[in-house]
Amino acid sequence: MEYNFNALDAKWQKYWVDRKTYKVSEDTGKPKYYVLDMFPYPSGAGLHVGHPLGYIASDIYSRFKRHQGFNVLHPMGYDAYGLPAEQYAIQTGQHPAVTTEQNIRRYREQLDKIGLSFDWDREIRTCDREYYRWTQWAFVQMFRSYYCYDARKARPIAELVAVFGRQGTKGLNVACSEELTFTAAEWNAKTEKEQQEILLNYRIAYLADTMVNWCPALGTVLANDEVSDGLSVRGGHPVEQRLMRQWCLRVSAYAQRLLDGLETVEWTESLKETQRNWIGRSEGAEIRFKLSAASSASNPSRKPEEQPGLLVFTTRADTVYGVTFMVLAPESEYVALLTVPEQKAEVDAYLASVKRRTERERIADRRVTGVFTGSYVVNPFSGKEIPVWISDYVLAGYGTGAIMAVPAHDSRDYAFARHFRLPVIPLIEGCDVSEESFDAKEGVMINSGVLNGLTVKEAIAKAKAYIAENAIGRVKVNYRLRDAIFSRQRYWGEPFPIYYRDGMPCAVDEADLPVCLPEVDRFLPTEKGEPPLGHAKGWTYRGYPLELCTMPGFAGSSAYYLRYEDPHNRRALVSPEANAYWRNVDLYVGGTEHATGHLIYSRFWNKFLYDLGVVADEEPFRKLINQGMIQGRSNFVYRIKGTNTFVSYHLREQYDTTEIHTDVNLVQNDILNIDAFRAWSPDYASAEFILEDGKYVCGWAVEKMSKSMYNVVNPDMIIAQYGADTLRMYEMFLGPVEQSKPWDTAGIEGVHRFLRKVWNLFVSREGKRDVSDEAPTAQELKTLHKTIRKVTADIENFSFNTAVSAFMICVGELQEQQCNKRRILEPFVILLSPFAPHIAEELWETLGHAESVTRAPYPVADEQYLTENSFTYPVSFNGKTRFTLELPVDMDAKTMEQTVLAHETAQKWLAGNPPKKIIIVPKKIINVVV
RNA sequence: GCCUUGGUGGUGGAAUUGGUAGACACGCGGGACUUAAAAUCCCGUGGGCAGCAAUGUCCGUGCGGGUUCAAUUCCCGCCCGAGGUACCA
Repeated sequence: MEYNFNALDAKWQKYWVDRKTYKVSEDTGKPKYYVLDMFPYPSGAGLHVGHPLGYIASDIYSRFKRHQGFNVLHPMGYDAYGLPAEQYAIQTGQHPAVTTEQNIRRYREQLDKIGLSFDWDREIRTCDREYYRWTQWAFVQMFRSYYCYDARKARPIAELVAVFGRQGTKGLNVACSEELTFTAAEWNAKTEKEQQEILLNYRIAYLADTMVNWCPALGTVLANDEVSDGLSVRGGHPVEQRLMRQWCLRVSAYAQRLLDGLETVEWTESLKETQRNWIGRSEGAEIRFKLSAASSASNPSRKPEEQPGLLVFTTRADTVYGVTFMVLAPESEYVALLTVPEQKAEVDAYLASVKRRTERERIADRRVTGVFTGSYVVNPFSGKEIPVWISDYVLAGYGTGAIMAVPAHDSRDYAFARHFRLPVIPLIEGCDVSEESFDAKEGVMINSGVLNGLTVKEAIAKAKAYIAENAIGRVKVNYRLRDAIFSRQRYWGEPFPIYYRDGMPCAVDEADLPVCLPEVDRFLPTEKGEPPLGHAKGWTYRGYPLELCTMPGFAGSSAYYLRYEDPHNRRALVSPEANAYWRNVDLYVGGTEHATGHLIYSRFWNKFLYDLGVVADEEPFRKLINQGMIQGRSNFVYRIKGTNTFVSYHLREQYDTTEIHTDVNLVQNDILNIDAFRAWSPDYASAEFILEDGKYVCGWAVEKMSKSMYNVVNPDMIIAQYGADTLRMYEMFLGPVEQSKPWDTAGIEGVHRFLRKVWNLFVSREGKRDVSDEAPTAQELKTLHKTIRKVTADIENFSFNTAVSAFMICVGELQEQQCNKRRILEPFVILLSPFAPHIAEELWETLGHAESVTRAPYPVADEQYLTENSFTYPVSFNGKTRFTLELPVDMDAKTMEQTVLAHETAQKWLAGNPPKKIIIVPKKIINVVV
């Protein structure tokens, strides 16, 4: 009976569906385990062989945990809103819902063929009304909340309104866009509209005029993580800065908690580091530099006590004596305040030139530019007068938009000082600033007044203390993390549950959610330049106009893991009971590309829901594994220029050739299938070949897997040819899950051969083999228990490639021992089933079991069969192994020494001298130092 | 520039965290079975030198040093690749 993998795949996949083998429900009698894959965006291209890598790994882990008696939640769904479907709709008129549905069907088909153990009854799609109802619901909660730093959590906005009515902004310690100051009386005197406008300054979901990344080609704004090098991540279109009124989420309020939370999760160090960088905490001080007497005299519009002074942020308060000039960002509000009339023309010209330059030009061209404002401020430490300049190397969006420049100890300030011939004052003993600045934070301070003689570290602390004592400024922590821009001028996304009354935003009643995405006849912006929802008829709520933007991609993916816990609940995102049982995700598997996007937003969103008391855990994903990308391995043929003749790889140097991609599916082990190549394209039908050793050898390279490079390998093809189990095991065998690697089908035979060997252990050519109930031999037991121990440890460590190796060794040994004993084969099948579930189910059945192998308890390694009574020691002299010696493990050290030294080879190496030292590492090595 | 990683045969990759480097697999070479092929099985396979041979011996984990009886592993200094991030003050 042959190993008919196609039939097995079909048989058992149907069995699992019919019996709902992988359906789970809350079962307090069992410990839970939640294994989650990052749900895919169903693109039109379908899955290639790289996509399932993480799914297979998490599936193996899920099945393993089930065998171990855990109640495993392992769901799957689709991140169904997104740009590609909408762009396709614009081009073809095909409704995004239709293409999305088609793509999902195709994904599902492909996923099913791999034999993944998802509970499909819990499937979610972000574009379902019943799903996005809860995305909108969460947004409404954010709209109705503000963030209180004292309580370290989100609170209802009504509380803040009460505080304002009682005491204004006095003693307020809350997250806001801009620090406002008003009294209770002032607040109470404001109109309803004015009050609403002020509240936007505090809401967690708020509307604000902000500089946004506007992508003209896509016709929408993008979040910071959706832009890279001034180009959109999706599509690579240019992005420009624009001031627009947009919905934002106050993610920055959670910066410290997002940072602290990283300490509590099991993620890779590199991913945590990426998030730390993105959050960008920096400890420093804000220092106020007052206007000089002359400058404030020439600025008579204000009384001296109202003179603004200049507030800067610095992490190097120790270098304050080295400040020789100040720099304002061109967009800074200070520019207008500090530019003197004589300099106005020059400053205006500079601002205009800066404005002309795009983000990309600024990145590409780092020439030093700037202009003097004409104003001077006073150094609060030294009392010196300092000129104020404007330059675009200072960013308006970070800190206060102004800096104190210390050219001796900052390379950017140094370049500026040299260009405009400003003085450079060295502050660290023995540093040389004649060629470049001294940026290192080490050394002893000089030229620094009260800080002289201190080390840099001490000086920073002392300067901060001085600033606080003398009320020059305050100690301050800054974060690089920006609020998330939450509006997209698009059709295919979640509508906002927001309508406008008198121009002010109001939340739709929770009872009226969801606000369903309306039908439109065109997916493009309206003539007035409104987003596509402007085409929708009757797009109103209680007679008021609804918001025309939709939410960004990350809206639906931020809390999806919670919805899987209670996917059909119509009363809540997740019931407290379901969440209390399933808690947060124990294992999350997905790519690193989401490090600064989804994984930040999701954590933020979850923390917000935690503040509301909706979820039980503050961090959504306890342990996270980043699967590597599978790259393509392209193949090349070499055409002699001007001919239709192709020369084999090693002979190509002798000719003038052009390298041409050939479809990897026409190539096996780098040998081209010539007939298939001729048939591939009419151009090559009459191609001639110059062979080596009768073969045409192709060149190869590792590239991104893509259609244009003809290196896409479709999992369906592999499954048809070798079966799902071979695909699963081979993907794991390829290397560590976390590592990126090229897909090379060449090695797949080895894994397939292994599965056939497994099959042959149970089934001979004639039919089923008889399974013996005889007691296993010591040898057989050793093979089994060694494998149990190794495979179990490997699964726990996510080292699936070595686990596959262990299986291969095991089967080799069982084959050699011609083992057909039930007490060996049964545990072996259970062990194998997470990796190769189809064959395992079939073999389990041949062993006479009626129920799925999925229910079988996981075997436990028994050390009793693994203990050795003797060990073969390598015996070294001065570190070089000279001979081996088999000794009983319980032999005492003295006897071992004597046995070793009595050996005839030992005599040769000792050459008559007594050994200086003998090192015995039990079960490892014996080393004699001569 | 900074941060995080990684560098091991012809190839993918192992090595219990300091203890026989190269497991397992691919590829390649040889052999068995077969009229032949496929399939299957067996043997060999890091490099050099010596030997008819079993074998012996030296060199080998990016490069250069160091610690140690012993280093792919630890320390110092470089080189290269991958990923993240950046006029962030």
